Amino acid sequence: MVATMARKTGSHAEITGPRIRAAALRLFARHGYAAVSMRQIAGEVGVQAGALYTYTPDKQALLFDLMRAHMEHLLETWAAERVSDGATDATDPVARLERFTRFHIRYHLDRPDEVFVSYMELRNLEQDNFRAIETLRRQYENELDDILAAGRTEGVFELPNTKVATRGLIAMLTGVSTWFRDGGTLSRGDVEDIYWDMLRRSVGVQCDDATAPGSTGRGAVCTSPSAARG
Amino acid sequence: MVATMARKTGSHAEITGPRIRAAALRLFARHGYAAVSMRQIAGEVGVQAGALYTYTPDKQALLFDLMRAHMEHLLETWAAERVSDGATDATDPVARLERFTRFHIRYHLDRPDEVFVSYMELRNLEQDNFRAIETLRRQYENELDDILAAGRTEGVFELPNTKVATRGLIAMLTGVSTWFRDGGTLSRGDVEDIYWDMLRRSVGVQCDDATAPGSTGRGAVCTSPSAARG
DNA sequence: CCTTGAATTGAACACCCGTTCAGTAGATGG
DNA sequence: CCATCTACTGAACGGGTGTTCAATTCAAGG
Repeated sequence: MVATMARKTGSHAEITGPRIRAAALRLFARHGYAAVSMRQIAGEVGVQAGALYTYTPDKQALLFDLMRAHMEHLLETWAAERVSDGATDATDPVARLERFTRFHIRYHLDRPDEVFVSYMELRNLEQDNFRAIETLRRQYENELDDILAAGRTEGVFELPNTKVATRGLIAMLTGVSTWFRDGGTLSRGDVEDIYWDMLRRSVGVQCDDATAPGSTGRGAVCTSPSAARG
Repeated sequence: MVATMARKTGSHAEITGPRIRAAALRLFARHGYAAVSMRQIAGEVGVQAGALYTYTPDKQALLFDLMRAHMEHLLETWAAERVSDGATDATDPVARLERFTRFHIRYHLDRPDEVFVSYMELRNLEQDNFRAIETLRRQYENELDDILAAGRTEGVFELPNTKVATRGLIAMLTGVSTWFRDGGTLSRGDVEDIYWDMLRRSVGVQCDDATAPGSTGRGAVCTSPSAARG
């Protein structure tokens, strides 16, 4: 209705909504969707249970919205990252793969709760919601599969099966968030280096000394992560 | 109604006990520990909820026993597998690693429910129970870590960090059970071959043509899994 | 000022939870 | 044939569940 936006009677709508989502995310991650009650979520926000229904039609929608938001943000963030600077990167499969690897680790370590919920609570989604999340997940997997397929076509990667490799590698990378904690002996950069080293090798990319005779100039530039040895 | 009231009683203890555990495992895997009620489990078995308490002190113990049984059986089965025939295998890290890889995949594909419950329901364990399972899990991880460490000491594996590699590789291997289904294009053997190929490369073991000049005779014997290409 | 209307309360609804336990059915040992 | 034992029933307990809704609160618009 007409001109002036922000017709805020009442007041806390723009605050309470996000706070509910944040509390739900935290609690779902810690205790699991089924084990968390609407009253617990409300209590965390400092509101009665009935108030939650101003912001979500029901508990299931609350879970689904959190998971969809996470998957969509993941896809958007990667879409932005993959095209940011570097026209060379866009065509070199090794560089693309390294970029994906480091992006995935960084993104997932920054959002442990979202990650945890998004792959632990799949079975608590109703059928339609499950299918929607699965579609988004498949889209993300295809991003990696495309890189692997391109690299194999160019003869840079050696892979018996890119679909299986995609699933295996994503499982490996996502697993980081189950054990990594800030403040340990390894920094996030160390972890990125270690995983990239393993992942690189797993698809058949050698460490390439560009000055060596017979260098194809296509291998990975390998730094030795001395701090990460162990 | 009179006939149904006459319930079979007597010495069905040895039947009902395992049936309860089987039903609980199935339901926990499908819907999650918190989402499954004792009445559902009882219904699956065909008894009243109260009857479950002849076989378990409470719901938590039911979950814990399932998880502990799974972890202990995993360790026992691997302990038997690792020493079965082949004194050469016991000293060759590549052979040991291949054996572990194929064992892990096979074992986990055979027990999807146990696997699912054992790593999805960790957060529903009470503190003491959690610690007990964590100990068993760490024991299993150490089995792989030992192999990797031995291989690196012998100069066969190239790894920046065996602890991180262990976690990464186990996450990759365990992930198989989230997507593999019998009756697809890939057989279990195909999957074993593909994963072994990737895993082998990831720790720096080359495919070794024993007849080639400069062969160390220590690389992996690589069969090309033609059926598994894709 | 008064009206408006969104944000929130608090009680209620119908149902489900894990667990306990007195009572019972039925096979078994004497 | 009876006493015993054990697996099991069925009802009950206190409390928690997701969700609804009339009533209330209270900042802002006119």
